[in-house]
Amino acid sequence: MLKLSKKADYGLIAVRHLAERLPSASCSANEIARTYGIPAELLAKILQKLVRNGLLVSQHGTNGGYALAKLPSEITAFEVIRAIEGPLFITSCVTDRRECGQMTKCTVREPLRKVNETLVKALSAVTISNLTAEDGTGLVQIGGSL
Amino acid sequence: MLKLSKKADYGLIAVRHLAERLPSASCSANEIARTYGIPAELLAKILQKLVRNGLLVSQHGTNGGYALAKLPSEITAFEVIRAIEGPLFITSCVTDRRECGQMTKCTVREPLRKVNETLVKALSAVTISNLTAEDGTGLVQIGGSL
DNA sequence: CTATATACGACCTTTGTGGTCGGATATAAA
DNA sequence: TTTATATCCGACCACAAAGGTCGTATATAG
Repeated sequence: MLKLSKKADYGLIAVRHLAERLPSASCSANEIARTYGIPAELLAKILQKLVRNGLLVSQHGTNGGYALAKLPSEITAFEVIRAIEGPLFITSCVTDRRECGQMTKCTVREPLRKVNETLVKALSAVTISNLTAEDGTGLVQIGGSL
Repeated sequence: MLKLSKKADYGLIAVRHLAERLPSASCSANEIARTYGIPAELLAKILQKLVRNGLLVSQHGTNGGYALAKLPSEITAFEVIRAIEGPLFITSCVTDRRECGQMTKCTVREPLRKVNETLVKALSAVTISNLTAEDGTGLVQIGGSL
């Protein structure tokens, strides 16, 4: 129904949480999960994905945890969402380079691809620092790009 | 995974098909389904939803079928999608006026609401006449609104 | 009266999401 | 070196949603 998954929400919340613990004070998955009432094992898997995609760095062992790999202003909501949900396509008939078999003459696809680009740009304009309470500029930025 | 459902795709394809059969030459669900390889019963239910939402008009009996209720330039992709998929929310923790229980201090929500508005505006800028092969202005319009 | 068509609800199958579990590895501290 | 605390990673499961099917009622042109 064209909405973000809970996993993406959890990921954004966690990344924002880490952004407020700057600089690079690591934070365990359990700690974040407890703070927001998110299932710990599920959040852990999400954070591991973000590590694999280079958005977070992790530290094993006691006093270990996760930290941002870049500045909050250099991480976008789009990056987080794509790392968790995979490539972003608004049309259901296209998957990366996979054509939809049934309808060859699908003129609907191209205009929607443009809408998709708009969405990607809107999500890319939102940085993690825009998500923090101290920074309200994100709202203005997005509003201005309409 | 943040993509339109197949039903929404089917709906857009069907509406675009009807737009090319102007003016108000009705077209049966079976005929459209055969043309694009869409399951007939499924497409019928989709078109019935569009009728209920005032986007199409229907005619029972022999030589009956569906036709646009308005001009192609007066029907937007957003209207079609919303009629089929219901209210459009990009965040998973909000459903119309339903708050998400677990996390009260969810600062992630508000910036994403702005992204949601951007998406709605982009979809609203695409009219059905923009989807037809004869009209390429839709692409320019959307591109210009970026 | 019959063929064709919409209208609509029940149902089923498949897929995806959210969540859980178990075990392996790494590391700081006792 | 042992222990507690972490990340890591795959397998698994329950539940919901999506895609699709079926049966039946109703309307209408011929």
